[in-house]
Amino acid sequence: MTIAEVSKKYGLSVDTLRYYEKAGLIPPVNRKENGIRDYTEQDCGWVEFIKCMRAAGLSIEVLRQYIELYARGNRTLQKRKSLLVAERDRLKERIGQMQQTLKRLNYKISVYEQKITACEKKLLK
Amino acid sequence: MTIAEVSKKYGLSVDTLRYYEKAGLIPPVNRKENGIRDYTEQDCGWVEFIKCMRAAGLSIEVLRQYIELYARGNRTLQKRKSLLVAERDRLKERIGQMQQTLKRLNYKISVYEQKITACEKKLLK
DNA sequence: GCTTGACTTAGAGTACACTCCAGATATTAC
DNA sequence: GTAATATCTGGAGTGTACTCTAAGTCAAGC
Repeated sequence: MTIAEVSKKYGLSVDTLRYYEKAGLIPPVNRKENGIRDYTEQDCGWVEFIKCMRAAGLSIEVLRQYIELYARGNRTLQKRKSLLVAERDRLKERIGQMQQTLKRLNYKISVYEQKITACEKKLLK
Repeated sequence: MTIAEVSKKYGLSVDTLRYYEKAGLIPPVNRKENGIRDYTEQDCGWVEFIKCMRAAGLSIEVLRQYIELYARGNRTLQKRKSLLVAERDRLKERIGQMQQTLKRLNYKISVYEQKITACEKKLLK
């Protein structure tokens, strides 16, 4: 799979795909003899994983660390798990906060609806 | 209330408080004769609101627009509501995505737990 | 009266995450 | 064979949201 195809498939720019690889968010991508990237299924899996984690707000740095640990093999299992647990907890926290804010926005919107209805009635009088 | 007190109360730096005001995220703060900010209860309310919205990921620009509409008074009620509805929908979307990712992380962590247990057993053999 | 410390401003600097550019090379279409 | 298109690299540029600096003002304590 070419970089353009992967770009289209996941909705990430080719620049971003190269950036992620260079930054170590994705293990080095398979190349053809001429040096051109040829993404395997596994490469695509990593792209999808990183896209998902980035969308949830995990930082470039923490994902880079995770891939680094992954590259160091089985003896980093515990460390990788700890990293994921820490990020999971942070994510949970953020979601909780955002749900509070969602409620608040919903309430605010309902208040606006009442105000707008009140204003319309005034105009009809 | 001085800027230092508000900073402490809401956990925002004094720089950030001044930045928010300058950027129009908060209506101009009350001043003493000598030009020093003297936050009223209402000013604090705005700070708290903006802090909450920022934490949920609403952009500086959209909050600036909201405050601008607010400053223009009653005839912007409908526009303000539309803005809040749009942001509420975006927030909902983000929360949904993050909840998916939370599930995925939890699953990944459980897989790590299994792998780690398996590794320990091997070592004990 | 003078130092200390909190406040003021405008504007420069920083961190993060891309995004774009220039110049080179390679493949495809005609 | 040559023009167009896609890829490559290193490195510069951009947008967002702060964060810091410099230079100045003011009130309180010694």
